[in-house]
Amino acid sequence: MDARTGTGPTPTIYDVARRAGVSIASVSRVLNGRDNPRPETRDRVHKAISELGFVPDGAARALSNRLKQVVGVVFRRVYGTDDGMFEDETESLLFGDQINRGIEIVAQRRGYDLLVSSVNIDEHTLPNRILTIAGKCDGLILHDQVLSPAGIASIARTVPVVTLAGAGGGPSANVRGDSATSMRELARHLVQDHDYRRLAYIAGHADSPDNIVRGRSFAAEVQALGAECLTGPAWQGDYSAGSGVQIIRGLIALGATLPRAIACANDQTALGVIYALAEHGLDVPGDVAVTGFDDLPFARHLRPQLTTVRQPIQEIGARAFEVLHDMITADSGGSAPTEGADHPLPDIVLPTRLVRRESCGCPPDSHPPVWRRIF
Amino acid sequence: MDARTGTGPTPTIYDVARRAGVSIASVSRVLNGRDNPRPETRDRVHKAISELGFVPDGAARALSNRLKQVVGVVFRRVYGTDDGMFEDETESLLFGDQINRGIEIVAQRRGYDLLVSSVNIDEHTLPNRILTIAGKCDGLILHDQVLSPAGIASIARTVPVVTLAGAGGGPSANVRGDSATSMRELARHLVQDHDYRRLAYIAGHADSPDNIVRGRSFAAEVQALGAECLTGPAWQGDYSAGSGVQIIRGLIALGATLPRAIACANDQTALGVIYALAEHGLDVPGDVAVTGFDDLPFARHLRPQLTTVRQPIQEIGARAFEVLHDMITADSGGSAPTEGADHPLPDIVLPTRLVRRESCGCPPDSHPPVWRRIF
DNA sequence: CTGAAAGCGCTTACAG
DNA sequence: CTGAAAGCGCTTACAG
Repeated sequence: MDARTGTGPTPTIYDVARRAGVSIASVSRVLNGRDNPRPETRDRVHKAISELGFVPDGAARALSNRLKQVVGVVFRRVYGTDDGMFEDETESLLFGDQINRGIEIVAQRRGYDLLVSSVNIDEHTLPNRILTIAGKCDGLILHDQVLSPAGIASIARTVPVVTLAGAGGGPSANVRGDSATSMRELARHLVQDHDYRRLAYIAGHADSPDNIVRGRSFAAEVQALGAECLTGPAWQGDYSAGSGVQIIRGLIALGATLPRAIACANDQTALGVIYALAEHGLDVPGDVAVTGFDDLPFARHLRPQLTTVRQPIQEIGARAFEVLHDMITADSGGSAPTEGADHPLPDIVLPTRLVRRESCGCPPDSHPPVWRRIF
Repeated sequence: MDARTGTGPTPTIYDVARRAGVSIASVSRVLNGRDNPRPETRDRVHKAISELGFVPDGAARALSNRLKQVVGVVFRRVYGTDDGMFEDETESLLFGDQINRGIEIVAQRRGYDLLVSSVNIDEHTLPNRILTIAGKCDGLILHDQVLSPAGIASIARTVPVVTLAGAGGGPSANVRGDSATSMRELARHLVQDHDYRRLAYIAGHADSPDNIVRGRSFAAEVQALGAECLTGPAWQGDYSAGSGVQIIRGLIALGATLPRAIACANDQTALGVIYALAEHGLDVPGDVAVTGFDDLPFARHLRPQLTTVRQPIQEIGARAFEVLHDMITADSGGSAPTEGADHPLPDIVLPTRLVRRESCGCPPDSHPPVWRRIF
């Protein structure tokens, strides 16, 4: 045995059996905590295991059990092309990583581990990469923006798939936050409580279901209340802070009159918008009110503190795992595949809520956050 | 075939072979991109594959190849006990997550995926959990603070292991940033350039090798320059912002005279220290200078901007994968295990550098960060 | 309680 | 170029 790399023909269950003077079946039984091997046998086996430094091979186990106890999680890489491989990233990591944390915590309780993989949406070998990943897992959780609806449909025919923040009624099970209700509430708050009459929505990725719902709900409610909601290509962002910066700079450069309030597709974008506004000496919320969506941790540390919509981020991840786990175990149930509508695909919508802080024009929170709870 | 869950006896290579009218060997060959199957055969196989929605089973493949193309990454869970499962977390995620990103980017190029798993250091089944993870991977990367040196030694005898931020010369290969050099440089900067005479170091986890090196290097240099460096239990933190807050509050409550400058074990701690200082009306750096370590993205957004030591975080992760990959491929080389010193365990030390910003007393950066680069 | 044997789904010499 | 067969390291009925 090489004490440094674990080299030397890795011991297998056969080596353990030989050393303990039992059959591999018995070794397997103690490995799996069965209660039939009698204590004396069990001890011999345990002794052999630790003497050999034996670790059961997960692949062999998976093959035999037809269960890997691994779920794949695929998300979109923010940056990370070959050119900018170690370019700075920041808060942009948080949303996806927090979802993953939620998935992981729940998965662990069921003995599952996470195979995480970020993909570049431009990769030409994307379908292949995802298939390789799928082969290593019992099921897949796909974050938003990693695969086209057609791509999702295709992979979902082959392995259990849960999408995050996708559209309901799509080709896969789905879990998302309730964007519509709280965007309407936000619109009412801005128009009715603050009496803003000219507003705008800065969009996220044009093909993101969440973005579409947010934009529509907001604009519809604003207009229903008799106020104006600016739209159009000038307001098309991509969920990044950078896009928020560019949009504001562009508008100001054109000499456009800014709206009184800007609702952003997410917190990231709002961060960029506030930065760009400050850059031009404009006060938030004095000159322009700005709001976000997600309530990432940094939202309450911003100046001004960001009014936003709180999504239960980790819970979205946790729920996604649960749905996937149900699909995985149902699968192995071996029941004849049913084509009908008797098992409609779940589309879980988790509640969100409007968090009014300063950036919309509300007074500062009189209860500043307690550090213990945050860190 | 169930269009919804991928149910229905999942097709295997046998099904593909039958449908294409070839042997499973041929299917395997086209699957692996060999060039011997002639085009005509290859097309038939590809057709059968897509018609059946066949995905090769990673476990079977791994068993046959004796290679899973999966590396395990284990890190310590910050919070996430059952009580506070969805408690807020924040920047504390960034350090570990950025390392993981670095690992992943490089791993992907070699066709490896990451099996990530956070562990609670108090778990009584920790060794078992880690063994289960090990069984699903070709090798393991262990973040700091997940396992005792003895635990690391034990697992490293069984599977290839690389630790992060561990001590050199330990029981496993290791990758870390150079803490000593830049902490000495920091000490010189504070004492010589700013002329501070009374300083302190707020420690991280007492058993963290990085922390030990940082504290010793800093204190030694400060003293060598004839200044004073406070130490002792009053300055013992745990790398969290909360511990920074508590230490400052405690000191102030006791009526202690604060030192002129405080070097923290990491940025998180500095964040807490600055917050607690502000809480008591103390100015940074006017009354007390504060510095961090890591240069997490938020460091430059703090007020005042944080003077800190920049670690190449993603590179640490990337390098760890490369070292591990070397160990994995060397292992399968099947060469007789060598016990001697001919393959000393790598202990990679990556360069760091002092980043002087405002919190040490230097003038504000005249080149504020450009958003495009940051987000 | 224990063991011999089949089987999980691949890959790869080895023959043809 | 292609196929039959052995083998990767487990688990689990099935007999005893």
